[in-house]
Amino acid sequence: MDAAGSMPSPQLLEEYSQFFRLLSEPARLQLLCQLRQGPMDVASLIEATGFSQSHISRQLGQLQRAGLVRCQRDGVRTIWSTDGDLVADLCSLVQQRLKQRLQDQLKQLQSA
Amino acid sequence: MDAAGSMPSPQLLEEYSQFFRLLSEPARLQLLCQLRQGPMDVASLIEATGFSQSHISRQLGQLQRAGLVRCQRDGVRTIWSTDGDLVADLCSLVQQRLKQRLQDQLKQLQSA
DNA sequence: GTCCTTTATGGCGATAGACTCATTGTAGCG
DNA sequence: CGCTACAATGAGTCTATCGCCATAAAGGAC
Repeated sequence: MDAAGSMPSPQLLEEYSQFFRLLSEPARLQLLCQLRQGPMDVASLIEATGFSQSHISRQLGQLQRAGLVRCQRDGVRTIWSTDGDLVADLCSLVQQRLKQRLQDQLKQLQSA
Repeated sequence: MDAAGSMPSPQLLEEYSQFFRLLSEPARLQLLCQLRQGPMDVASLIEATGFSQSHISRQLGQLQRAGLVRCQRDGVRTIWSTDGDLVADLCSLVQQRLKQRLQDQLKQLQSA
């Protein structure tokens, strides 16, 4: 077993980074978290986030192209939704890391 | 049980996105993957990636501030290393998603 | 000390992408 | 048809950051 794994191809690296780039914007992350609470229309997202209508529409468009959100028209409204635990899982892993890092820094200060 | 989880605070969202932003650059991701093969000095990283010396130095600096890489001076050389499976785990999750998405698209084409 | 090698950093142009305003498109109601 | 409400898009500004060049800093050899 090679614990280090193998080197991903340039194409794969590019896809990884494109995906992570989607999550690198607080606005998009917030929209994703908001939609995880349940499907919402744009007006509700404006209410919940305070972002402008056009901004939300653009960010949702990007997330949709990546398959992270879906939309379904209800008359004149557009109901957006998300499913799957991928983003939550990713955030959970990162959170563990952040927590551990703070704990380490705390330990350093205490032992100093 | 609330399957949707709770809404992260703005500060936490900001930290998440900052972390993902680090991984949103192919160069940094490549450096991380390269270092997972084992500790290397900058010259070896130049050789392996083709990036300029200053570029590598800057990206490593960012990764270091986030605690994703460490460095250790060996005389005039600087040996960089990384540990932990966080990045590999994150990439693995994303890879599963990418694969599943392609499979779904393939299925759509076949059934059409 | 002077040199050489290796790495880090300041400065700068170019580029990507967020964000806004205004406009266009789309669906319902009279 | 016009009118209203909602969502998507074109055009533009602005900020952040990539990536390069040149230079500085740090460590060894002499």
